[in-house]
Amino acid sequence: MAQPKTQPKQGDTAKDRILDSSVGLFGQYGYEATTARKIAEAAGVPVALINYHFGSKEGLYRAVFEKRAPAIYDQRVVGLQLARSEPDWDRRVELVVKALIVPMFGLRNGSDDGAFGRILARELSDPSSEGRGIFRELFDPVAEMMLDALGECFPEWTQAEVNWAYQTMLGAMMIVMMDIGRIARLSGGTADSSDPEAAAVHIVAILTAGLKHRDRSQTKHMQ
Amino acid sequence: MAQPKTQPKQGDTAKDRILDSSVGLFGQYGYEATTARKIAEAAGVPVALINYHFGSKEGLYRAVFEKRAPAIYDQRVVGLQLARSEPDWDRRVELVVKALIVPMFGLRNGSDDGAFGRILARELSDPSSEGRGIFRELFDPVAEMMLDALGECFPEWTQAEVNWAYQTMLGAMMIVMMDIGRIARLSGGTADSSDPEAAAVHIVAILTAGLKHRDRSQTKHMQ
DNA sequence: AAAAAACTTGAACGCTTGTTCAAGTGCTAT
DNA sequence: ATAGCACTTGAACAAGCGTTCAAGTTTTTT
Repeated sequence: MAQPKTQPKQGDTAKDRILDSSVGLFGQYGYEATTARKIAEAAGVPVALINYHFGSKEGLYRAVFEKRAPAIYDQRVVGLQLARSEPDWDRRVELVVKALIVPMFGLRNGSDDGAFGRILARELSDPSSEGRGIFRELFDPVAEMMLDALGECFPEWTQAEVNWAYQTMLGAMMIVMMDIGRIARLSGGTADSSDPEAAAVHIVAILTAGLKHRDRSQTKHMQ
Repeated sequence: MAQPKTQPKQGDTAKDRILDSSVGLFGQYGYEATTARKIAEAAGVPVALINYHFGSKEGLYRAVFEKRAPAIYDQRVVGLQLARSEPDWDRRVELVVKALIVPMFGLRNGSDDGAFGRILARELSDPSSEGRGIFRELFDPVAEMMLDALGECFPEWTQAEVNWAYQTMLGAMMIVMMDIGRIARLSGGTADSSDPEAAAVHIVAILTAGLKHRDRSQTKHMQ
């Protein structure tokens, strides 16, 4: 590789360089532990430029999400359209699962290096994020579309069953995005989160089967 | 309830009060954003006591894990013994899944309020945690036991299949522990992560079915 | 070519961070 | 009683934080 990991191209504007450099740092160290000076150094600009272009550190943080989220939204919408046009029921369930997972894992193939997924995982597990409202604004809409699609696949399920199924899928996806080597360590290298295709195939297989064959006897009357 | 959430009892020693107060704060704000002074204030002691008793802020952080992890370890071991003694194969798979999930969700019933689960989720998604080695020391051993038990349930599976199955289970569990209201928001209140029994029943049902019925055609020859 | 706007810079600001220190308190064992 | 030890305290420390500012440079508009 010609360039180190998340180092931005030299030709971009300073604003873009800040934006791109911060993704890797926010993902690696978290919002609090990522200092403005580290970002500025990585981008090769003075610290003051962050506040000039983004108002504040949190403004930059939001800008990172606002730049990356739409692509995921679009890919999920396309994935769900594909699922709805699938007449075969078995394949349809699998396509819904893939509509959730593939757009996220696809990131790791690009120059992203999984950093954005790690930021997402952090933001999801951070109670302070409620105040920021990033998930509510940028990801809840597509989550509701996913829930509708799931409900169409299983019309007899209760709302709670549909939602817990969605969260189970989300969690399985999340743990791959968060991983930083523990999966490879535990598996002796046979499973590796940095191979997103392999991870996706395994997880989709388990989740699809889980949805299609779940035992509802304990849950369907849970009100 | 007589006492507010994670407020420690007055009778405990100062060391215990620091330890107990910090769990909630680390869970709520994360390691970096939790300041020594906030912890000291919550425990009702001067800041200097943290360094006296635990050496450093990270020392306190480690102490939190070292205090809470053994209980989870023990409960998982018992759960796996129970699973191994179950002759019925279907029920055995379910018991292995439960051996992973129940000890974790059980925490939310106690005075813990889910804070420790949130710390775990953060630590798992924090690349800096590799340096601390908390997971490697405290949770990898029982993870390997879980993997062995899973492998016994499905002797024909490859190592990768066993490991991805385990990670899928772990992720589904993690997302409930991380949750801070999004599940209730998305589900209109019909699914709620603060009701651990209900969450456990749904997730165990999906995961058990996913393990038993997964399609191996795409994965069994993945080397 | 002149004026305006946008961008860049290095230094400085006030504040908070984790940690240290010397002094003081209270129990425990001799 | 008294020496010893563990514990507690409030004040102080240097370092680092996000942000601001006035001055400079570059680009765009008139």
